Amino acid sequence: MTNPDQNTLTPSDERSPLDPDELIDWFANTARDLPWRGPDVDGWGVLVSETMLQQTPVNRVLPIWREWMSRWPRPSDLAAAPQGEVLRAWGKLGYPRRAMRLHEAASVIATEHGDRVPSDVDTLLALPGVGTYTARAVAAFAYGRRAPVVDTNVRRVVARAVHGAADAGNPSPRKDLADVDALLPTDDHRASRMSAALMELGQTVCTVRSPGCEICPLAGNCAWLEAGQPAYDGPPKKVQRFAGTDRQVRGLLLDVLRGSDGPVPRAELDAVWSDAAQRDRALDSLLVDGLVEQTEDGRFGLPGEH
DNA sequence: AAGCCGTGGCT
DNA sequence: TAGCCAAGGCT
Repeated sequence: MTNPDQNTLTPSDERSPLDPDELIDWFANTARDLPWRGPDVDGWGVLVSETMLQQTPVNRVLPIWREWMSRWPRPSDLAAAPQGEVLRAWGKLGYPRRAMRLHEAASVIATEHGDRVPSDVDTLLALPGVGTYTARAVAAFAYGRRAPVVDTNVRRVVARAVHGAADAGNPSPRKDLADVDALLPTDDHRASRMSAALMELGQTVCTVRSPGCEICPLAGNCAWLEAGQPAYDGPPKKVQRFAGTDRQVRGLLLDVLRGSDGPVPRAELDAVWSDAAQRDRALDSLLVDGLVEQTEDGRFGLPGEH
């Protein structure tokens, strides 16, 4: 339990908390009707959506989420599926280890939680692939709990509206959580709606490149706008390289296996990357991660398919 | 705790 | 064009 009185906001140059009802009303009027926000979506649907949405844009998730919900409507349904089928159904969402962890989580939920996704943050945190963001997102969005949800969008909104900075610096989990906690009303219902509203605002209005201040419900009370939209002046953000990394090679190898009916000979994998040493390293790591399995006759395939 | 883990659209 | 970026988690 977080004590709101222990937040680390320094009162001198900080703005008073945003008006929850202003945000909640804006959300009620303008929110996109994403399928995982539907009234019939349970904790399982929300957990699947939140996992897919980790580092992956909404538009790419939409069709895959629909297919998964139709195919595996309960955790036990997914748990019963072979890993290879799960990886194929994950398609090109990226970071396929998420699919394997979700598969493991489904098994735990089915066997230890009566096939029902937990509503308690700490219980959720114990599931594989569920971290501080996802646990709170499920508690708030699926169960209407007051659980501060901190993602990259919320961090940006708070940085601007509250701290008057163009963007949030590097994550500071405790402070970020305390910042958001201080903004939320005390009751579960309004707090959960405000959490959803903060995320939606960051995604659709208070964006990185072209913030829509002219249509922002917080425009009249935004520290950044009031300060004249000063440029970001924090430490430079680390940008990951992708081209030429093991990550790219792993992706190419897995793409071959997703596209084949069954295990393939080594030569078929060798064709996707010229650097043999890097190719071997990538394949080894996939085997270690359990994303690829080797058959007794030496071929390679998705796990659980032979 | 800094670095790794996919993928593709956008500017 | 080539970097930037997208509802993070794990080690």
